[in-house]
Amino acid sequence: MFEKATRSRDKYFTVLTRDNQDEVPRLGLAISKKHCRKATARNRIKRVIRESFRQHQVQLAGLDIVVINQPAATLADRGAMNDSLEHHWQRCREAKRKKKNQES
RNA sequence: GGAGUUGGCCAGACAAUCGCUGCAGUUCGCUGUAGAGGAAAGUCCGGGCUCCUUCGGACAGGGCGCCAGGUAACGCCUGGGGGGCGCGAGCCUACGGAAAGUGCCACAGAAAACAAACCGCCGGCGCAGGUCGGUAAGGGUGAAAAGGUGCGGUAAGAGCGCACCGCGCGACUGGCAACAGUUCGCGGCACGGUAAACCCCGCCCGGAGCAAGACCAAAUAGGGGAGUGAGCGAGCCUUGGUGUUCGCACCGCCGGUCCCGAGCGGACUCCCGGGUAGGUUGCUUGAGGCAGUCGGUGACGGCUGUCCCAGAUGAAUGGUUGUCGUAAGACAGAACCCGGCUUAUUGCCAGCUCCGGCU
RNA sequence: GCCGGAUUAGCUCAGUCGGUAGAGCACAUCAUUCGUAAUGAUGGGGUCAGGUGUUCGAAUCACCUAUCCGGCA
Repeated sequence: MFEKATRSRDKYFTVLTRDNQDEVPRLGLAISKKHCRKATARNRIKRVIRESFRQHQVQLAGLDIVVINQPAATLADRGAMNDSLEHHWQRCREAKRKKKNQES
């Protein structure tokens, strides 16, 4: 997963994407204790990511996605994180489309 | 109104909708229901629970330390006593022992505790420098210098004597006690500080921790249970074999100890499993909550009724909208479970104290 | 979840049976040199991580707190 993925990165998150054989999208979270020390803050980040993923899961069908947090995400508010994630989802879809075109 | 102090409460609520985790039901579409904290935190103490033979003792090691009570237990809590701080409400208090012993007390100072005498004061001797003796009132040093004040006394002085205060011991009174009282007597005073220095005294503590432990079970290594018997020496019985009694041993196992005791095991035969990855379980009904009542100053306890209130395992509580509300927050996320302590933190209420103003 | 250790000058470390906090490197000034380096001399710089207590006196002893590092798998 970590070797074959397409990366998308900003100051809040690193997002890895890869095709899967299924129609259902799958989400993995890697929220490190090193970048975010407090348990409540880690839970908050995970909730925001899950909610955003749930709302966009139709567009992300057929992808495996792993989200890794960056130090800046600890202090970010909900709006900033949502904007960042939406941008990442967009890039994931583009990466998938590009790959499909290459194959065909 | 301001400043302070003590105690207590809350941790947004309600509704709609889209989602998450457990449980129950299901016509497998879904439906119903429950779902983080006062600190869940730090891991500083005490227990429950599980395993280690954990049963006793010795020695280590650690903890606690005014008294009484509460408690499963505690280093916690309640009530009381002593000491200290504050004008006060109130707060703080590791608060046993320094005449069992050892150590330390820098610098300064004559001297830092067995004692002793630098300046001084007084007396003898000497023309004098001085020397011999008495003294600890005064000076100076220091954080600390061997009771304080006054009077008497003396060569000068000194608890040397007396009065008051202080101190120690004993009796008496009050109190369960710590302790207090000062009514009394005795002692002229002998006893510096430090035990969060070693130590002594009293009391307490076996170790590890749910990543404990148990079960299912690919792989791999060889082990586990049951039954029977037994080393050496001596005595007794017996034709012999055998049996029985006593003594002496060796090795391993107390996760701290080259320790002691108790206990278990050692050889042979028979039987079968063993347990790493992974999974299941332990896993939530408990020193439980709530209400009433009784006892107690209180911590708390008794009785009655009633309720079931998170159990995840890449680890669940959130998003949007509306109403109330000035506003929606602060610290912060259960991981075996309880009782405390400590730390972080939002808003509010009540009692009490001091100060200022008005009446 | 459980258990250890560390924190001292700008940096790396001494000092842990209490008594005015030191060393090396670095920094500044001076000397040396035609000048620089090297060398020598002098000097500055510390809330001993923070707080409370014990003590006459605390970097040192005790307790609490903060930050960092490590072990158990």
